[in-house]
Amino acid sequence: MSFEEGPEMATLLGYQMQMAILALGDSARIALAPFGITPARLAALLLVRDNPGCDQTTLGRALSVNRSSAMKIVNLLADQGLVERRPGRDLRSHALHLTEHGTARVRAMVDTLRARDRRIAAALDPGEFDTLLALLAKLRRGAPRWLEEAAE
Amino acid sequence: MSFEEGPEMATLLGYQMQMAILALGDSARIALAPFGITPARLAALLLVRDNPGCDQTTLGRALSVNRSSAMKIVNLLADQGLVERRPGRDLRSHALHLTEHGTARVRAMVDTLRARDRRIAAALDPGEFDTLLALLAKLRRGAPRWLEEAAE
DNA sequence: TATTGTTATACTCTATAACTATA
DNA sequence: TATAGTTATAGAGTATAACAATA
Repeated sequence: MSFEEGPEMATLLGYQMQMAILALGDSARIALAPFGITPARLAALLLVRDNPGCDQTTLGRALSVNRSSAMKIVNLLADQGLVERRPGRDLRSHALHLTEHGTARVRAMVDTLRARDRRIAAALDPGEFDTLLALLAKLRRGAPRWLEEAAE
Repeated sequence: MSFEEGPEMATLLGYQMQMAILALGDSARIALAPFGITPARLAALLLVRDNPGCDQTTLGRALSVNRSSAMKIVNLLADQGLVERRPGRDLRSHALHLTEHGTARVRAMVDTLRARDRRIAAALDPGEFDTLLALLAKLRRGAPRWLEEAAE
């Protein structure tokens, strides 16, 4: 069976984003599989790397998951020896850090994704890749506003 | 705790897409909640509407899920009276169609999302919204290639 | 009282594998 | 043999609710 998308879907932003990320997400998943890591977990690793000493709850907020889910993610990354829990700012909280091994692995993961990004950029016209990144960032900055409006 | 993203993440396409769709997806979820529908299920409804008489397996492929998952989605939409299974091109397959009720509801859902898209477009400069849509579409067209490369 | 981490439990979405009825 | 639908089962990923330790 052949399949059409229909003109309406082509102009619905959420739908286009969803389908694009689906394709993109699959390729990132494949690229990161040799590291035993998913795109979501790499996001956690990058956030820990760029915010050394952060606690689990804060990490969870940045990933849009709750404390309980954040803990599972940290558990997995700790089991893989990529992240470690050090004593935190008080006796309740942990300070998250990449291990030495984690730092090296993250560097390799990012290199892999950058190589993929270069291939994707090659499929676009010069400058379009940067334009896309800029528009996505702009979109994100506006996001909190729509969420409030949607909740009204 | 405050949190930083780090310059590396800002330029990783997949990460930016993921975070943008996270914000966007939440607002779509909130907007569609009164209809008892998720963004993913609306995608299924739109595909059925634009491809009346399609079968479940083909719908599943378009949504990137397998037969089994496609069936669950169709079951849910059928239970809600939005989609119906009619006799298909042979005795094995069903022909999927929106019900009359489904057609009206989908129209209302799309109107709701269009209103939200207009608010989002207002947060961008004139033309940027269309540019974003065009770049996402271009990205999707290139996607099959990266998937092959990633699998190599 | 509020917060951090933790645990137990449940729900959603998806996949795999096996079965059936057609083709 | 292959295909469409179906079913049972299992695995992620996430959420809620409750608890302990600490603030």
